[in-house]
Amino acid sequence: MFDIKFVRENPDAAREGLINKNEIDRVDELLSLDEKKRKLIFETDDLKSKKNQVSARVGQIKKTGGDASVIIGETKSLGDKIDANDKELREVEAKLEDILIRLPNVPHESVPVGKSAEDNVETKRWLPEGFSFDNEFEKLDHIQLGKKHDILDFERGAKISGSGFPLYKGKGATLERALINFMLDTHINQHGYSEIFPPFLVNKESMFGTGQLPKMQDDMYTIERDELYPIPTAEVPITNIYRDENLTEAQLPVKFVGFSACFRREAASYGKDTKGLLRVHQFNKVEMVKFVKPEDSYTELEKLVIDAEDILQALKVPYRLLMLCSGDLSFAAAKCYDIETWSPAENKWLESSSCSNFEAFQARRANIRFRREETKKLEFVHTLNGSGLATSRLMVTILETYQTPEGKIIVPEVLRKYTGFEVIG
RNA sequence: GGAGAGUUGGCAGAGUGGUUGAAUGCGGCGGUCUUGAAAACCGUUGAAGAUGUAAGUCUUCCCGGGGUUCGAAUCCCUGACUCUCCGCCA
Repeated sequence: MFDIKFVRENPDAAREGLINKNEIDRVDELLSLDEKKRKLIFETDDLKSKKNQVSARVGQIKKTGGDASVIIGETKSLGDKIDANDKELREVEAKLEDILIRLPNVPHESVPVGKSAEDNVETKRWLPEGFSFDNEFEKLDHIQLGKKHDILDFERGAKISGSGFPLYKGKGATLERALINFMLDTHINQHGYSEIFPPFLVNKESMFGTGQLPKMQDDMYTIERDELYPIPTAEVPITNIYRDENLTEAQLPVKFVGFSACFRREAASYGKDTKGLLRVHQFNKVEMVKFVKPEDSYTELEKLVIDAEDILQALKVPYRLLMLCSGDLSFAAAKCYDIETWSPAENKWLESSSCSNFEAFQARRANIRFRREETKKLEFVHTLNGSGLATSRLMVTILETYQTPEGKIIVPEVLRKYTGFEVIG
């Protein structure tokens, strides 16, 4: 959420941020509502103060048995004015709030200005030893491989639930589980994260806190009867762990990692990448979440990306790093790196991770603060999160890059102690 | 699903419709004492907002929302959540 004080003090910076994020500039509207609001508060507080004084006198008069009827009339007329002012104030605040909660975060100064995904900047490319973009033999895609070895069954997944709900079978299911466990163990034991196993259904306050509500309503599944939402990412429950709480400075940074299934309606992308695992309604993801001091958040973002990269380097799969341009940033993010892994059969990069710094945007919505020792004051923390990583597209990359000319699939070395087998097929 | 109890400051826990932002204890912070620490003692200790250069002043907040009243943490209605017992159940 936008801080109205920031807008008040830096209207031009707020305006520029919105424009660079392809948003409508509503800064003037905000400023005039804000001014109106403050004027009303000033007047109403004064009236309330007067009324409180008179009421106190009523108490004193009644104690001594006097007649207070005259000044009781005074409090009534003050009360009427206060009610009218309060009503107007609530309306102005509602309008202001309605705009504020729908405004996206502003990009960090280091983010390249751009309109769409085409303006994203590739900042790094990592290829395993001996890798070549020219396939030495015709690569089967993950759907063909899944069928050949009976490890992925999209038809039956569709029968059970609908399209976009993949069914993993046999060694495919084991490989999926191995991948999840390998990623969790790495982050816990080597990168210093504490493990969380979160609820998969959350309430609307949690969805608001991380910024999914109100703007992303159409992308989420909803369980209306119970007012719950299946999570689109573990970011939601994990970030909301500290909603409405105050942390101590000594606690920071807090680093959590958790596995969850992720549920997405993908309402705006029907007909796009519908093949197999490329875009699904349910997938598995290991998510890293950090709560840090504001001055540390950008170095923590770089570390977060490295933590995700470590997984890919251990798996020995080709990937590249993109710095998203302003226009491609998600609603809540101030800066974001995407990690894309290579699909030799599709001959393209697949987004497997997204690592973002939200600065105080989510903390302000979710009211997550810490007390700074030096000043003794409460400040909003900065929150970050990154996929470490999503298994679905990573699985595509693994299956396709680890296939042999005979169509077998070699299990990446680091996963073997988790799978108990070295080859599929 | 049935029955009951509860929700107050960082935590525990009082609270008579009228100096209650809220007793008390613990914790935190500052100090005395001590070589240092502990103990003891003394003091201090919520948040948000408006206004002001500042000191300060004012407003709001005792789970949420409505109501009664000149005045509500306290009375009434309503919602949410938590806990206990019974039933059902992985």
